[in-house]
Amino acid sequence: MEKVLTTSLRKGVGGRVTINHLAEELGLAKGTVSKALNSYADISEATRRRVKKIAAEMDYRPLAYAQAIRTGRVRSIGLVFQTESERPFLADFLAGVSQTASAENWTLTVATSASEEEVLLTTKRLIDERKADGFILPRTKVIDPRIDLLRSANIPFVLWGRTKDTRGCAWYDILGEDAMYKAVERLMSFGHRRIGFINSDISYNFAHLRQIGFLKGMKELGIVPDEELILGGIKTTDDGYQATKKLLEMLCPPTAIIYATDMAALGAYKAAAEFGLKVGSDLSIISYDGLPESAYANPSLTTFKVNTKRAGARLAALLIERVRGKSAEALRETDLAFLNPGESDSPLKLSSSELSNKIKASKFNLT
Amino acid sequence: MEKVLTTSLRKGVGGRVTINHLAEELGLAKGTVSKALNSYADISEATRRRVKKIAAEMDYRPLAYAQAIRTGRVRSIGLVFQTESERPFLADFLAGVSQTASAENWTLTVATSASEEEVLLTTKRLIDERKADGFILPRTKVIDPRIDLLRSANIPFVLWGRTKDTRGCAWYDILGEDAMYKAVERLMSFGHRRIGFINSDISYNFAHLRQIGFLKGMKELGIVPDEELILGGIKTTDDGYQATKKLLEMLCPPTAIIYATDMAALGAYKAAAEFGLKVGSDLSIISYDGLPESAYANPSLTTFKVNTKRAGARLAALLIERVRGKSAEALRETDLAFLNPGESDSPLKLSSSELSNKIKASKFNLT
DNA sequence: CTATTTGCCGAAACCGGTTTCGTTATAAAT
DNA sequence: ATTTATAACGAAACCGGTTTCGGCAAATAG
Repeated sequence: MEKVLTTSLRKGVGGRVTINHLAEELGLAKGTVSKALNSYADISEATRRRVKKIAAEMDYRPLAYAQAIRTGRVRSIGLVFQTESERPFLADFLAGVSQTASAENWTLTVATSASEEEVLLTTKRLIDERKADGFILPRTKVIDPRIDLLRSANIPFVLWGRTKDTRGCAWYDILGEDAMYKAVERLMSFGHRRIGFINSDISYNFAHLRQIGFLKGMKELGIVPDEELILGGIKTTDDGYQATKKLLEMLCPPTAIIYATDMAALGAYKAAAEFGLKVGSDLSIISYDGLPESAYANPSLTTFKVNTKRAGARLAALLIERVRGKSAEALRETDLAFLNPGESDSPLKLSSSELSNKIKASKFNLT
Repeated sequence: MEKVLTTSLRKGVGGRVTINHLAEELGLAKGTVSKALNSYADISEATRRRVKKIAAEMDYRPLAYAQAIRTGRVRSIGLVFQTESERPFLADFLAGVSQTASAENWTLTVATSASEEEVLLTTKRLIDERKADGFILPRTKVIDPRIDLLRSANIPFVLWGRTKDTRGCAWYDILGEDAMYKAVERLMSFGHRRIGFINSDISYNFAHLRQIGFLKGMKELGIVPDEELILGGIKTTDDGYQATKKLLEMLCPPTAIIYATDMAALGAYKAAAEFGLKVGSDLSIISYDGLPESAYANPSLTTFKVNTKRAGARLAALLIERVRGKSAEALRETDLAFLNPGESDSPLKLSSSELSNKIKASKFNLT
């Protein structure tokens, strides 16, 4: 007993105030203090206030891991992302997640992995060591193995994006298909009829949906989309550069191109320059994401902007609710991307054949 | 006793294998199992191997927070960064940190804050709740309040950068002053004599050092630097655009400009274009960081590239050693940035006055 | 052959919280 | 006045690990 008392008086790890110090100061049992702090019903209003007051005065803050050992919760959001695939959004996204996490006294456990398999292993490790109570899954695929993993491990999760098999899935997503539809609409109102579509990897659900939106726009507005004008798997700026060149070198090149991502669209400038074309007048382009770089491109890029920070914030909020027991079906939110008009698209000037001639001429001049 | 036994047989949180299951399976006391797993000296080689074998077979993984309650360590690296200030590097940096952290079975706890004060509060919260064992401090300032906080709380930390008061500081840094020196050298070998310097916020230690490197280069190579050609506080691309215009509008504009950051240098392209100048021939620019965007600028940017991922990896390794007790003085590493030649700098063509005339002419044409 | 050391393991305390269960007043009901 | 309910708190178990301490058997020393 003697020993127990002295250790309870001694400050803990790093001179920290523990619940034992509080209990002693208040003349209460430590269990009572705990219950008061957690607002149990069998503690009187008076002592509850007294305890909380003293706790605040002594700057008591419970150790997250000490709580976890009984509650099984560490108040942490897990986030494993695949290297090189989320570069541009990362900072804003993390800011959003971190913001609501902090507000709820949660933290954010981040890991990166090089491949899809490694992502699964890393996620599994975080689950096994219970470093996180739940996960945000960025860049969901149409068929996503991470979802299977978390479902079978019975760990809460929230999708940044949607997926095919929605059972037990909560999510936040931007309706990219809507943006693509509007992009078609806009280009057609400018008089364009031959419109290309340069998409990302179709195994990503967002790419899948954006293509659907593009096709729907074309069909509903009366155009049969030309399969040749649709390219997929374009992720980097360099990919975008190559893909744009490919479309422009066709016999009947598109007079306007819609890009599923800004990264890809930024490659169009170089391709256009090589063919002596001016983006915005000779060739119209529209894309999606709203990266800061796109505003600084010359001419500035017309793009559908996504509020990435808000997405992070909402996802964190949804996940926390999910961990607290709310059903997945009740935690599904979507937002719209909003048009950020730039100078990269304009009313049709050159027809497809005129464009083709100009490109040929520029090639001739070069050689 | 009865109760204890049954609960020890029952699977724990989420059907997890606990050390009690292991102990029972092995017919050993749980303390013995723990000691075996942690390679205590008073456990025979034979049982140690046997325990580890069974542990692996049963896929036992200790709960990080259960260990922490006794050891005080959660095996987590804390990283609090200020929103909007580290955007471009973040992904690579996190990848580096995460990589070595994972290899050591550590994780990464990330938070973001909007202001310097908020960063301190967030850091303090992470310390108080012991969500991290130590911290990596990105973007150190010449005088950095985070260092005081961690020093007084006696929490291990490692600087990404250096600082003025080095007591108890471990760090990893790139010798930016060396790069700036070499930039001056290179431009002078190209015949430039009137060289501008556009720096970031001088309260950052890296900016402080880069300016020292620039000045040292100028002086040692025989030029008295013109104070007017040195601008500070330039952080964004737009800042860089404004600053470049300011220098170019001088009576005796610089024929070459060194930028402390790529972000700032990317603003030079727009400024040059406005004045009808071609970057790389009319105006030479060199900068520092090696952002992916800089390779894609037109003409590509000559820049001193930093291996950000490696920096993250080294910092994580240093911090882990620091947490394990190694002295700060023994954990100080530096590397060099390496020149990534682009087409944004070249031998002097126009003198300062010729350049000035060209700018005036272009303005006249515009109005 | 006894005394002492050494090797190896078990038992139990311990870490800082949470939660269950029992206890004691006091209030309400009979 | 006794019984019953209720409110409010204390005591102790509990979570899953780590670490201390003590004890037994075998080995070594005297």
